[in-house]
Amino acid sequence: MTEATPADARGPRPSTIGDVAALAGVSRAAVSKVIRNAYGVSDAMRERVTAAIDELGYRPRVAARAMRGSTSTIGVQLPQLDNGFFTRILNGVMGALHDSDYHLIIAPMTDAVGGVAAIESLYDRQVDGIIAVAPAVPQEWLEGVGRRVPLVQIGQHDDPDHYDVVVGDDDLGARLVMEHLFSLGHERIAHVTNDERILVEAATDPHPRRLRVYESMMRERGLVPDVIRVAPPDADASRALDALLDRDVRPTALFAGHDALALSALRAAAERALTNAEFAIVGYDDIPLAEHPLLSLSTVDQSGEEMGATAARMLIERIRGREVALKQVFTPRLRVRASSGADHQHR
Amino acid sequence: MTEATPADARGPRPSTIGDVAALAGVSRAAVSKVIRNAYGVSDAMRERVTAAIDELGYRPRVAARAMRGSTSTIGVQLPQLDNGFFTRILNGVMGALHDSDYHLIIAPMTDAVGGVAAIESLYDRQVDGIIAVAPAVPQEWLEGVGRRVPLVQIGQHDDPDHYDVVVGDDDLGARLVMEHLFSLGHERIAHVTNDERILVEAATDPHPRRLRVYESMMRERGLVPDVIRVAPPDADASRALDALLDRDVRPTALFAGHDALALSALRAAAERALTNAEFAIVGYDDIPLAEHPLLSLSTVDQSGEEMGATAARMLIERIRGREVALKQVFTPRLRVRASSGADHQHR
DNA sequence: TTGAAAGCGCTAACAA
DNA sequence: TTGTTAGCGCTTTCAA
Repeated sequence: MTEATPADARGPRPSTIGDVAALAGVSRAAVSKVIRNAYGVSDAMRERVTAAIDELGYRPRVAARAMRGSTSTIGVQLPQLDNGFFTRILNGVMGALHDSDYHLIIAPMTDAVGGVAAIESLYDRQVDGIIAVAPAVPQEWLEGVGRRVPLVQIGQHDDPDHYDVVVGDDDLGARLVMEHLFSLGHERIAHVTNDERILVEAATDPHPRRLRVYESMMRERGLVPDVIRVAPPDADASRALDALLDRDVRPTALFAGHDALALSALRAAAERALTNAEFAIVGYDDIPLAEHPLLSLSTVDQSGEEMGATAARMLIERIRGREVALKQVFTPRLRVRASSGADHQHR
Repeated sequence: MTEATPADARGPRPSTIGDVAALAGVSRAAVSKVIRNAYGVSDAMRERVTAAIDELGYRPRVAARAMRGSTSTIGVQLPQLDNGFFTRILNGVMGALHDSDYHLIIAPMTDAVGGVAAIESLYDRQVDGIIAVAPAVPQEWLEGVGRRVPLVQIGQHDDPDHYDVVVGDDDLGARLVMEHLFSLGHERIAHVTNDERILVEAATDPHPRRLRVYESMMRERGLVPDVIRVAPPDADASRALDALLDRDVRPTALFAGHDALALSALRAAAERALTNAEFAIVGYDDIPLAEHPLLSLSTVDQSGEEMGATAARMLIERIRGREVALKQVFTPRLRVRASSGADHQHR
């Protein structure tokens, strides 16, 4: 009977750089140079070491490397994974990193205010750089992070000293939506947006910006703003939109703060068999599904992939040493589809 | 003028456990005990150390901890983030881990065959355990991983010795779909499924299983199977489904291997204004969007959240020492909606 | 209850 | 071109 301690029940101890060195009959430093493709290694040495690595199935531990320098890892903090806008961004990041030497890890937010925890988690893992996607965190706190590690933020309107910003022009985007709805003749236009509770930084968040444009453009025309606020759980959005459509006098159009809300609105409208003339809907983000002909959601394209790719490139520049903060503002484009089309039926 | 080297331009050196110890006037070991809530620390000591930690903004480095033991991290390998089924799984995992001490990191697959790279990336980071979601990797290779680190796989039908498996009963699921379509009177039923190129392990992959059930049930009734294969890029699916619907004699029903394909089919059908009597569609997975009234996709519910939560719980058991391999098979349920409803119109 | 000391796996200076 | 050596930040015996 073997005396299997828990330790070796879990298989043999993974081999280390020392094991490789011993097997190849060289020093550990030599092995290190080979695996890092460092300068000054003879072909013979490289071959022997490579053979030993293969034989042992050796893999360098990122943790040990982190102790001496870089992890070759970029961390992305993401608010939600089931939101098409954030996956567009992520796809952009992945594309830009594809032929770099960086690995990508994602830290998901576990709740609406988990941005700090997610970013700290990446920081604690000593990633070489962080991309923070729409983190609901105080700007000042983020400056602190940016002072310690290369950082790019996507989707908040701040003006930082120690990190870069990639953001859409939300004022313009909201204006495009409202002008579009006005041009269709709508006057009773409602706006659904995020509840204030999930706005840690109202000053920099895109949603209050869109709201402000909505309100001022309504007032400019002597119309009364009609704002519905929705807290995170999807059920809340459904309820709020059901209530909106069941009013005695309901709005004829809706500007939804983002496409997930717009999908809820489409559901509520569909269940009441409303036509798009009776109730037009425009969203924001242009999630991939928006163009599905059964949804055909009018929305504002924020070019998520390009935002992600740009952020990744900026981050790499920062990792390479750039110190000056950059800000890239993307110009949004309105995508008019059936949900607000001039001559379409909702369904 | 200060002599700012690149190093301190990046802010001061992050404080270490030694800095905390010095400030609190205790040993490093004492600090370590406090931050790990270890046994045998006086209240006075705890207070002094905590104060020092706060003052310095000290954060333990995961890498240094990893050198001596665990990272308190669970890694999830995910094939795609823009797929509702995988996000259901992930939400289940996150829910189950929510009040544990584990952090979660996600390694995304960068391409259809990136499963090995994603899992290796997690392994190299010394996560305490890995959840592999539908990884297209050889079973034998995965056994090797399972021997070295606690591992649970979701969504492949293998029978491993060194990791656990959570999977749906795909034979049953496919049978439910086919019986449903037969009961509606359909005979010309096509099946879209993944291209063989992305099947690294055809023996364990769910899609060939669904395909086999489809084929055998068709043949049992003397019908000719009609299989369309689609490679990863979405455009390929669109093209294939357009071609299918533009045939002189087109099928009257489609069993789509997963919901993303079903959405493509819905698009093609909508563009041709087909009713669901002319072309019924049933998918697989029950992505959250399937129940949207404008899509109303009939599909098979795999209980993604429960799968994820179960996998997370199994993994924690394994981390705690369980050695024997477990396999949990989930019973799928058919969700009949308008896309194949008996008395509904497609739109 | 607290501290001293060793060592985890790797890289970077430096020496040979 | 190769090897020796020191040390990154932490946890863990073990001793006091």
